[in-house]
Amino acid sequence: MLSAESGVAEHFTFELLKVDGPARLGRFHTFHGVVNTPVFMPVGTLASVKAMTTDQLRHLTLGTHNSGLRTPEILLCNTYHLMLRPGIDLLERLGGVQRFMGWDGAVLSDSGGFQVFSLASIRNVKEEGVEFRSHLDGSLHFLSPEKSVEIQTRMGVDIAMAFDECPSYGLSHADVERSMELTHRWARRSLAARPAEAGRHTPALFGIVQGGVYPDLRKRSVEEIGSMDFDGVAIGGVSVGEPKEEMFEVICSTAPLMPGDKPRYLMGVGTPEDLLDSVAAGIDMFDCVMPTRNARNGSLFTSGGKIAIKNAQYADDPRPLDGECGCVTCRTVSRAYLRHLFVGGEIAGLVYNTIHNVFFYLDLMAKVRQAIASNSFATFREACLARLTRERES
RNA sequence: GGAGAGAUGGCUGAGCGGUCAAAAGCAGCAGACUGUAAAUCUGCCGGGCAUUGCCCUACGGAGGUUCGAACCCUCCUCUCUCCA
Repeated sequence: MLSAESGVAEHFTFELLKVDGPARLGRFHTFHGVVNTPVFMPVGTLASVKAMTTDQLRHLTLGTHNSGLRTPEILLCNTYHLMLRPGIDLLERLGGVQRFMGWDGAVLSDSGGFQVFSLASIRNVKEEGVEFRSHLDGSLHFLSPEKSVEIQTRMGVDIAMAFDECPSYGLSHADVERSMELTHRWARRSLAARPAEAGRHTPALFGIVQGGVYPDLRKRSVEEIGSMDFDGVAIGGVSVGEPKEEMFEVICSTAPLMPGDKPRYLMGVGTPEDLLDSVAAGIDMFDCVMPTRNARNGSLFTSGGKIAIKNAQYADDPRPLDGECGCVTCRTVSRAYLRHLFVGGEIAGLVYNTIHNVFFYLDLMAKVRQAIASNSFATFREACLARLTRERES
């Protein structure tokens, strides 16, 4: 176990099991079980994967077909959102996020850094931290590296993210450099802020590489963050509006420079195609709002490409959404029914859609892992991409 | 039987002399969504051409006033409310 030597968070260990080209097969151990990588982490910002109960999340497929590979092993939640509602005191009193939501798997919390970016109109970034107004009631709050680590620790998560600044796309080299250096200073402060006492539930801590779309900055950032005593390293500041080619330039140039003995996490990405391409670049962890949000907006992922379930062509379509899919949705109802529910504004439609999309992502990653295990990832990826992107015939 | 109100594009419903092919919402048809202020947002939505633009058919029906009418007048048809 690699992290035994690096001596970071005592409950967190990462094992790199196998490589297939740059693609990596691994697993890490947390307070709440083992997580097999490459992994996709469904987003549950407010301690809830939207439109799903925790139990539905555990049972995305029927009966005995429920496999550990197709049940999420780790979820995301968000520091910023949870500190505003329901509040950290309450969350801590009720036993942390996991207990709160009845979830026994692992949880990774985002530090709130992304909200500094996405809620830019109501914040003020300083060296010390970020002062911002709640989007809920306008009240004034403050988040710093120390505060963020403290909150994430009190939430009881398995993996905490360092507090970073996510610069928006289009900023100058000088501005991104300034922002990146701030992120680096905040990274050191995040590490220093980790509770030292033994026996305390101390989350693993991941650092975040920034640097925008500038190769020299990315290189500097990954070297700097990679040399710090983090348990994992993430690429942040990506898919914030930049063209896809630029995003992959960043991923492909950064991933090989990330420490090989720690999990490599690409934040906020992406489409099924993005996941395949990023695994090929050596990424181990992903999270993205896309499967859940798109599900609620009627955009469903299938092995043959995307389906907009509200489209008239599905009104009379008796087939399952994806004939190859083993999720509850595909095993129990038709496209026609899903369209009917969605068009009618039925809540069950959102539930079925979300079950499917989350399952699709988890299933895709399970197949990715199998492919790497059998040294056939390149072939698998190509076959997958060809089907995902071809013209849909039916 | 009497008194009043009203009929507008698939529906609800604004407009009450020109800037009206006609607000808005709904329905319909598409599209977007990448560390979630999102069950959200955007576009199209009488027909036919077309580069701005043009032509046709349209505001219950038939006439009329006017340079010009969904808007004013007359009659007709139908609907609703109230009083007998």
